[in-house]
Amino acid sequence: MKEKKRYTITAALPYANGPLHLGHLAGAYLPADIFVRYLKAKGNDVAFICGSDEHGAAITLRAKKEGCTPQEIVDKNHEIIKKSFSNFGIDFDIYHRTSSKLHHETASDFFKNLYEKGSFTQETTEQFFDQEHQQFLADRYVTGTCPKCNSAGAYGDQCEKCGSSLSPTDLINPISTLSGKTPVLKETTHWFLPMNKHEKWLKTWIETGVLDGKQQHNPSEWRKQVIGQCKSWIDNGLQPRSITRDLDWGVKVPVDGADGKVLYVWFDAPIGYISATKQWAADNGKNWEDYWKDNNTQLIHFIGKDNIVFHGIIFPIILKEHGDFILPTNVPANEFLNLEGDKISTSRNWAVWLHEYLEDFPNKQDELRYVLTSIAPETKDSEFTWKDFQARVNNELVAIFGNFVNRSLVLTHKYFEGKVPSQGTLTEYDKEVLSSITSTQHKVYELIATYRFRDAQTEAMTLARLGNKYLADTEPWKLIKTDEERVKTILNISLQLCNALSIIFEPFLPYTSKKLKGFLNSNASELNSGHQLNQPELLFEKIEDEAIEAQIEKLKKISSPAPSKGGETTFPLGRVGDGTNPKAKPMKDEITFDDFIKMDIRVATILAAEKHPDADKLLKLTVDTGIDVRTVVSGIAEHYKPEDVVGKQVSMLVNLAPRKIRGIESKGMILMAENNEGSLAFISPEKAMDNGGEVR
RNA sequence: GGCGAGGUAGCUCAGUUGGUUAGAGCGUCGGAUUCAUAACCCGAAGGUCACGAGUUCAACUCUCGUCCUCGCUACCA
Repeated sequence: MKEKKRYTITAALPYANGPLHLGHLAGAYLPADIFVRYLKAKGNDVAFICGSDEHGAAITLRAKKEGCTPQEIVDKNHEIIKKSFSNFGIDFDIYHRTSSKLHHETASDFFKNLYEKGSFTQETTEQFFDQEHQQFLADRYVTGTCPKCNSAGAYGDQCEKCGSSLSPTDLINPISTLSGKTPVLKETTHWFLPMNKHEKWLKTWIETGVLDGKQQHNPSEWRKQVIGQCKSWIDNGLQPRSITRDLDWGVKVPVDGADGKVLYVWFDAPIGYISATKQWAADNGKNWEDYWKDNNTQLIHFIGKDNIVFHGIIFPIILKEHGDFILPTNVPANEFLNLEGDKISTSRNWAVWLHEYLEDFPNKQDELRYVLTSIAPETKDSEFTWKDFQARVNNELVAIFGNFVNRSLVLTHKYFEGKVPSQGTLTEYDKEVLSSITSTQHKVYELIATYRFRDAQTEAMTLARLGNKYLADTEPWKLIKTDEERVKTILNISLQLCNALSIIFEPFLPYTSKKLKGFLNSNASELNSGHQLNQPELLFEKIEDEAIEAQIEKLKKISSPAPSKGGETTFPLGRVGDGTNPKAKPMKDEITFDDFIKMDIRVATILAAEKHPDADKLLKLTVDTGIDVRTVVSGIAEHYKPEDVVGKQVSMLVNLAPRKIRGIESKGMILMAENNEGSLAFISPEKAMDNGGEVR
């Protein structure tokens, strides 16, 4: 494939619903930034595009909860996120936002274009409708009991407890979050993208890289997991997807009779890349179409693995359907970053937030960049631990890179008043070391070009290693007593290495690069003899054990419920938010005693238990309710083994209407308590009771 | 259960189209050194490449099966 010169690089639009954590940075933004810095260093024409994704029901809900407008929510988060990026040196050409006028116009035009082409189908379906507020409820506006894990408070699109995606009508006991009442089903019309029509060309494109009969990209350069997941979707048959929603926060559907409808976020958000590019082009005297409609432009999307389908299938369909637009030449998706042995979870607060990191480690953004690149989840999930962070900073950045620079500069100041000494006759060794500068740079750039950022950074570090070895081998501190001319050459070469490091490390460690160029007092690709250096400081500082222990402590403390203090006998009562468990679900609406006594809850004993033959999460239980012996199917298989539950006395709702679950009729429901982490416990009488005893 | 991606030295990870003694960094142990943030430099130990079959002259690399991890997906009255 011929070398292309223009690039449009996008990084996933962060959802403006909260701040950023380590996983975000490692997954998409850092690799994108490294790639862009490399491209720019090579003189390519690059547009590095990102922005806040500010629509969607999750944001309107949050606004409601916090008693402010959606705009206020996204304004606040947009600033926090934008600041995190700029603090960490993620150097977007534009960081735009989807709430902007330009984006609304762009997304709206896009929809209209496809609508007029007949790219969509229209379907009327039943959706929940809040009669009191006279409006349809977006998925997020309906809560209820999750049909999968039974936890209360699941949203209509997703249960945050068990992570399964849902449809609002799946919810048990659905409640409108607007009025708190049970919504009714009412017909509404929405537009769908018939993805099934695009299977054929997508399959060819994903598998071979051929689009419209032309080789568009080389699939062997795509990561396995990206091709694998896209193929998996295509081979299983694509379904039409609804691309509009009944909601008042978002891009209005630009069609008559679509009042109260907006574009669904995943249709609207990727178009945000385009509107951001338009804004950037307008601000900088460029033509945005060069970056989206020219076959000589490479479009590359940096994302996390949760976004593969949108960028590998859905957005390409939209772009191709529109026509004129180029399709991505690559979608380098990273896997996930785990944290101290657990997956990162914002709801459990098991995360390291970027803005908090900088408070605890001021001016250490490159240290984090370095470590996150070293452990980047490029081919599989990887793990961040604070201990590892400390080790990599201390043993690599400080001991190898910082130390070499410091040695070179200190010796030069000591022997030559901080002036770059001249090169004399070069030995074979000198020549080898000098030539390794260019060979290292080539290797590093080649690795970056193939999205192997981790290897690229390691390669860069070997040049600093070589520097240390060079000094150890040539021992200028000894030679200075006998052969000052030789020492001049040695230090000249050492300083050239330092200078090269400042250039080669720039994509990875921009702050350090700048700092080092400051020490060297140079921006040039080589240092001339006689050039005056500045007084150096330390490039990196060691991270002490205490700082690391404090982080580990912090993580454990904030993520687990506060322990109750001994001796304390009274608790503040009544005020919301004063509870001992801040993560407890809010109380449901008040009911009457009559409502309550409709439920017939009894003590029952589990007589037998076996795994449901056709399901992973279900146990088939035989229970003695005192009234009868019956079968109950319960979703507890991930928490209890069959042999562990036999003989247990439990509480059971016995007059619940029977229902077939995965082929087995279940009569009743075993009551379970759930804690913050989603683990379950039986509600058992504290002493043995008669089966059939009422629970009141 | 289905589909996808993984399971390689104590740790974090590389291993391209199957080919001599399986690699890197860190950690460990030993040595050398003192210009340097007790840092650097040299050397060594350490792996039945998850497990079991099969194809092959030859398999970490291909095929099948089993187990485990992660993601998507189905079941949680």
